[in-house]
Amino acid sequence: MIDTRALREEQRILADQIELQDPPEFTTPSLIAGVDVGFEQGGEVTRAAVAVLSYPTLELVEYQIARIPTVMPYIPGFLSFRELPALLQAWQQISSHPDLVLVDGQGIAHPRRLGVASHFGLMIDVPTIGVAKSRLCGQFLPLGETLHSRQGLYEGDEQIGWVWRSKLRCNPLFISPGNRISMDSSIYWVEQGMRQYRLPEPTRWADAVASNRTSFQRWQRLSDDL
DNA sequence: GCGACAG
DNA sequence: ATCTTGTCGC
Repeated sequence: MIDTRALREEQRILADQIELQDPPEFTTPSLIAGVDVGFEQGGEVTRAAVAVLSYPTLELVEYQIARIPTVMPYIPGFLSFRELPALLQAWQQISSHPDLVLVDGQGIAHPRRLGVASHFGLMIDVPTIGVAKSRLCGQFLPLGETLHSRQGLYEGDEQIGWVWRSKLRCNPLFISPGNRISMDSSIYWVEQGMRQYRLPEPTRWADAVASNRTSFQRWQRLSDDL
């Protein structure tokens, strides 16, 4: 088993360093990255992917993969300790310099305000946004069925994120600032990364690469033929 | 004690 | 998260 007491304390210390303001120089990004992890060999190997897309064209311009033995189990509230080692290695392998990163998971919408997007953002010192497919904590009012309907995600009086219907008849996304970005900018830039699917393009590419989806394998083969 | 619980 | 067949709705 894992003793989570020390990890909780580490999370609290790191969470104090989170900045919920856009950097002064941050206007419009030219590169937006998506990061995600998948697992190989029955979970023994963690496979992290960074996918870098151009903005506003949203074309894949670079990707990197890191494969590392899985050490930590999945424990709700401690996901970053499981995924961070592989994510950081993949990040150091990229040659471009993204201005913004979309992370698969929560930002500050976390019991101690340190979801994987916030933790990763602190480590790399680049603005990050958490884009999660389900809720970890917080409450929200019933969401409208119309496209782009949104509700604030709250813990008491504190807003910790957004619940946002990115696509009709699909479950909403749970969006929260990771680090060095504001509450309003977090949902704005996720929207700028959208095409016609439930997830924004940087996240979709990162997922396809990390989990070695057939869509990525197809792209890889065509790319190799050139 | 019980239910909830990112990936 | 992963594995994996079927099914429903647009």
